[in-house]
Amino acid sequence: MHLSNTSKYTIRILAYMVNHEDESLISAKALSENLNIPYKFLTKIMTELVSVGFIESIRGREGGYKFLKKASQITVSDILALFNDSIKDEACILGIDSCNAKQKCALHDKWIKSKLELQKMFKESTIESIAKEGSKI
Amino acid sequence: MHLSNTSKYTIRILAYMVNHEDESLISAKALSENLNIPYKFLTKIMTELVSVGFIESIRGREGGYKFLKKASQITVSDILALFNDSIKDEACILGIDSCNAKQKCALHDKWIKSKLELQKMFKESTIESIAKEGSKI
DNA sequence: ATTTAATACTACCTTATAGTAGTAATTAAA
DNA sequence: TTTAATTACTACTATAAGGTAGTATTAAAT
Repeated sequence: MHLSNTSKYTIRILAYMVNHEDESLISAKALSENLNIPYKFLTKIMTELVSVGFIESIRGREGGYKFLKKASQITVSDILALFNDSIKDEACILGIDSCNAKQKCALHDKWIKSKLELQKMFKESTIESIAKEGSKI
Repeated sequence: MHLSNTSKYTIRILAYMVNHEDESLISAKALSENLNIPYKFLTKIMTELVSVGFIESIRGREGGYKFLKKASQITVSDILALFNDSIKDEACILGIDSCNAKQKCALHDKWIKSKLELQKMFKESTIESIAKEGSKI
């Protein structure tokens, strides 16, 4: 029961970028060093974030990254969806395909409650809003 | 954000066993066929469940498994702990070692709320109680 | 005694995630 | 125009989880 490293890193990267938007461009090197994320792994993530349009990249010397989409319009939920890390609506917590409201698995009712709250929490957490709450990113 | 297959399988296996305790012994073959869990993978799990004392095994022809510990005293939380699948108290959802109440990560407060509810739910879910709730196991 | 049906053990294969390495492409500064 | 600093691309390695295969061991039934 946890998030993938890729999701964790992405949340931290984007939150950090919000808190340093004044610097206009932020390089992979700076992100890697300040967030303690392996450089090569980070650049792979950044390229993905560029390709889905969350950020844009400026190549070459003095290049770096900046937001393309507004940080207030990117949620933790969006990030989890991107890396296939979401709690899917249909998915049974015990992995039973035929589990539904009529034919319930043993954890069905209890899980639905928790699931809805978690999904709500992830959906309400915009990068903009959470970046301000964290002193440690 | 999901449970490991091993945890999912174990919850289903033990819940199934509760609902068939009258049969006194249940074989790996029967479990594998009725729960649609790969036989060899299942036997590996069973051996582990024996070794931690949740169930006991009777070897040889006509053998099988039965509960050693009471199903009312085994929780989903216990199972997750066994397979290293728990939501740990200390663990930061963003994987930041130094995250704590004073130096918070961006999701700290929101996650603590959800985490406590999830942990409570898993702890309150005994195998005995959930087995009765599920029509599909 | 032999056969059969069961669990236990050892070793391997497969897949996805995490992470690393090297090089190409780009662009501003020197 | 060369160099340096940057992102992008391709390909590989490491690790853990999930799953498979074969054989040994056990014990009741025949």
